[in-house]
Amino acid sequence: MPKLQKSIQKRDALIRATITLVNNDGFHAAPMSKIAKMANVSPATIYLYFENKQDLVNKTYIEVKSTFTAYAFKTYSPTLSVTEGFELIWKRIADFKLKQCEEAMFLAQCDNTPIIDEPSRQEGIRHLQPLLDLWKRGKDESVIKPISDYLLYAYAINPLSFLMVAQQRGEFSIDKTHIEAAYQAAWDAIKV
Amino acid sequence: MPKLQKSIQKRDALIRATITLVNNDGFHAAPMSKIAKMANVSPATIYLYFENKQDLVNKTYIEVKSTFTAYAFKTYSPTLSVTEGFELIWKRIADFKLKQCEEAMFLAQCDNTPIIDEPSRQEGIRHLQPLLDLWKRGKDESVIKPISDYLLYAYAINPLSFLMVAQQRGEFSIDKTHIEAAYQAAWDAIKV
DNA sequence: ATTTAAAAAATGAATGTTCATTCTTTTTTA
DNA sequence: TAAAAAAGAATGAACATTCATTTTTTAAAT
Repeated sequence: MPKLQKSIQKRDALIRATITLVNNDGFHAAPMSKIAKMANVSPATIYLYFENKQDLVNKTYIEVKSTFTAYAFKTYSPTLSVTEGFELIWKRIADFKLKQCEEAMFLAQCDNTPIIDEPSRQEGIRHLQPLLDLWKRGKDESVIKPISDYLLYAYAINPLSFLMVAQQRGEFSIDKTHIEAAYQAAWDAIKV
Repeated sequence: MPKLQKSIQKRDALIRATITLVNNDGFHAAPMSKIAKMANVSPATIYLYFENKQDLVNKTYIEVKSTFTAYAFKTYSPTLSVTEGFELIWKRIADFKLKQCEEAMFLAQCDNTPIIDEPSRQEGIRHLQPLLDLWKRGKDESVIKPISDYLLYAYAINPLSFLMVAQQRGEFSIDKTHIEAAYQAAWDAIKV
């Protein structure tokens, strides 16, 4: 266990290296030695900051997810109308996924594989509460379809992950028009 | 290279074992020895059927993707109207993703990680052509929004993967009502 | 301010294990 | 009975993690 002494930067470098290597090579081809090298650190040093490889990946996931949700809800306030609030959050999320694509790719990989353990996954989900609250309000006001939050997420938010992954692979390039069209499709899918 | 002599069943068992183990443990924790054991085969035998581990996973991916698309387009005919054709294909896809969840989970994992190599991924995409043709027709007839096929896929088809993964993890259980609602959301998202 | 020694942080080089793949032998098929 | 298929054991590389030292930091004493 590390005393919180000196270097938050070293921890940060490790987290960043993990993101990059897992994105490019996959968990199975991202050895601790390579992560250490990319972070300019000895392999042994990793174990001063994290218990083991699983812990490193779990913590990376939670940290990235927090950054993501913090960004998504930064300018949101529950005093906004449901329609305005949704557009605001949706656009922040789109922004994050398309600009911080390293982080977003990492999340997509974690969310579709068993590399993260269950408790860490649960913790990640908890951060989305403000969006769920907004949806509840939307359903109460009959502005949003009365369907499960999973369906709402699948249709309103998750498509952005698919687009981001495609863009990242160079199959597709997203411009301002696409964003507007995507927003429209998201809203059409969930509005009453 | 295997002579096509005796056992297609042994090859099949290997493919199935790969799907199950990669689903449950991830590529990184699915060693050849475990795959062999689950398929009731010696590790050395794998190499009579596949060049190496990468080849095994690539071939598994292509095989599952083919099964998936064959199922999706089974009852489709280009003589149907765009609306009917889309509903038909969409429902077949939903059916596949929710009933053959092992296969669908495997595809979701491959589509969001770098475990499959680029040529195999490309080959997987090619199988979707009938759906792209339908969408082209839909756009020409102004029945479907004039937006990129990637956007259409992201909003009309991909959400099913998200729902399937959530269901598979036991977070959410999909019933007939959900399917109808999901179909409606998909159509609302892409129809003009 | 400078010195000093104890504690913390960091390191490179082991360690022991696990794994993909190959080798040699045995079994099955034609 | 020869060729193909399959097997189990062997091989060597790669890996996660630990170990034994060295370097850096902290702060108490001068």
